[in-house]
Formats: sequence, C-alpha cells, structure tokens
Amino acid sequence: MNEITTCEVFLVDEDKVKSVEKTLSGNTHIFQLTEIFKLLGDPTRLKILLALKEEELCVCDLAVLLGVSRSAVSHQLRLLKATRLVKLRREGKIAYYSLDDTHISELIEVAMEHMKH
Amino acid sequence: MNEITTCEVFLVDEDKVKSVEKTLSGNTHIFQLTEIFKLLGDPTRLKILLALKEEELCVCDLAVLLGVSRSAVSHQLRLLKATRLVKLRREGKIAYYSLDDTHISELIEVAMEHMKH
DNA sequence: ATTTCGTGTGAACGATTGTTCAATCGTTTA
DNA sequence: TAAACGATTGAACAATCGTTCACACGAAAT
Repeated sequence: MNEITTCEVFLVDEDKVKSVEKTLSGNTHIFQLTEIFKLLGDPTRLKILLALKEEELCVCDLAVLLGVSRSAVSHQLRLLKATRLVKLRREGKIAYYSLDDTHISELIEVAMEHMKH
Repeated sequence: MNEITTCEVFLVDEDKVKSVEKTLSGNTHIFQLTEIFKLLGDPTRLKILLALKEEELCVCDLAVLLGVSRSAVSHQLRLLKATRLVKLRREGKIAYYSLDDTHISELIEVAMEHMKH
C-alpha cells in the first residue's frame, strides 16, 4: 500500500523524498552558495571579474572599460570584496583590484562550456 | 608622455585597458553567462537542483521537500527548463524532472570548494 | 461524462537589486 | 595649507525578482 493519496499532505514517492531530504539537510551553507552565484549573475560584476582575470586594474580604469560610473564600479567591488572574490592592493591614491581566488575563473569556464551545449 | 591626466576622460593605464578591452569584446555571450549564474543564485532553485542531483522528482515531491508551494516550484522549474538546466519526462499526470547537464553539478561543486577558503 | 488530481500559467504584490547623485574620506601635489 | 584626485559611501529611485493567489489544462479514475 503506497501513499499516493493527496499531494496536499502526503507525497507521491515517500522513499525518494526521505532519501533526498537527508542529503539536503546535510548540505548546510546553501545560502552562502547562492550568494556566490548571485554575485556572478550580474553583467557588470561578471565583466569586472573577466577583466580582473586578465589584469590587475584600478576603479577608474574598470569604469572606463565597462562604460559605467566609478561609483557603480566601487559599489560592486565592495560586494565582490566582501565575499572574497576580489582582493585589493593600495598604492597611494590608487586601489588596484585583482581576483582573490582561482576557483572563480574555473566557475566561469565551466559555465561557458555549458553554453556551448 | 603617459596619459595620466584626469579619470573623467582618460585613463590611468591605457595599455592595460586596451589589452583587456580586446579580450572582453571577444567574449560575447556575457549576458547568457549571467543568466545561468542568476538561476543558481536563488535558494529555492539551488535546492531544486541539489535535489535533482540525487533523484528524479515530480513537482509535488519537490514542493514537500523544500517546504514551498507547488506553484512556486513550477514557476522555478519553468525558468530552469528554459535555460536547459533541467529536463522533463511525463508519465501520465506526473511530470518527472531531472538535471539536463552534468556541468551544473560541476558548477555547484566548484563553488562549494571556494567556500571552504 | 463528471470528478479528481498533478501540473502550468497570468496578474499582482512585497522585497530585493543596481544605478545615480551628492557628499565625504584619504592621499598626493602645488 | 589648500587644492586636486581617486575612491568610498548613504540615500533614493526605477527596475527586476520570487512568491502567492486564483484559475485553467490534461490525464486518469469513478
């Protein structure tokens, strides 16, 4: 006697759900994971990361490169820095940014592979 | 004579910018890339993908598993299907969903590695 | 044929997001 | 010291997003 009553309260396949429920609950940090992906999900930020993948750059040059205001770049870099996707090196007035982690390049490349079917 | 005049019009390091500009403009599909990451950047959708990574599941069971309404799950699955992250197999009334691509699992695992410093 | 049930969809609402604008901070130069 | 400049920040606004609600669709069962 399988529990196929109503979807409101019970389930279609209880065994499968229980099994997955176990591995899902064991997987903490789901929220932190989404924070990383959310950061990669914006064109301005992704362009920043793609640019920093090539060269260490300052806020001013990034702004010119992307065609957006320095303020906008600074705001986004702040977010990227908070999640340690980029790091900062100060030299006088100028702040030079670069990638903080090799995983980021890897993430972008895997996603690119997906796009090519 | 290097062009270090004002950031309003010119640049700090013109050579670096020109170099990066070249690779950035060669990289089309940036918008499509962000669409993939955007989809992974929501807790409900990421949980759906993590669940489907384990088992093929129907809308109803996913809803129970995640503790959200079936409508919400259906809406998200629609987005995931449009970008070909999940695929669909119909069996009578029931629609069984599963991952459409191995790259997705890979993306999630790389991001997990990043979290662990 | 009518009812049941799993799923799909459109409108609408609140919440979140990214940019702009204006002002400020810290460092360097005149 | 004062002015200039790159960078940072907070408030505010429009735009986007995710859920809820109500309803419609299609297949299966009675």
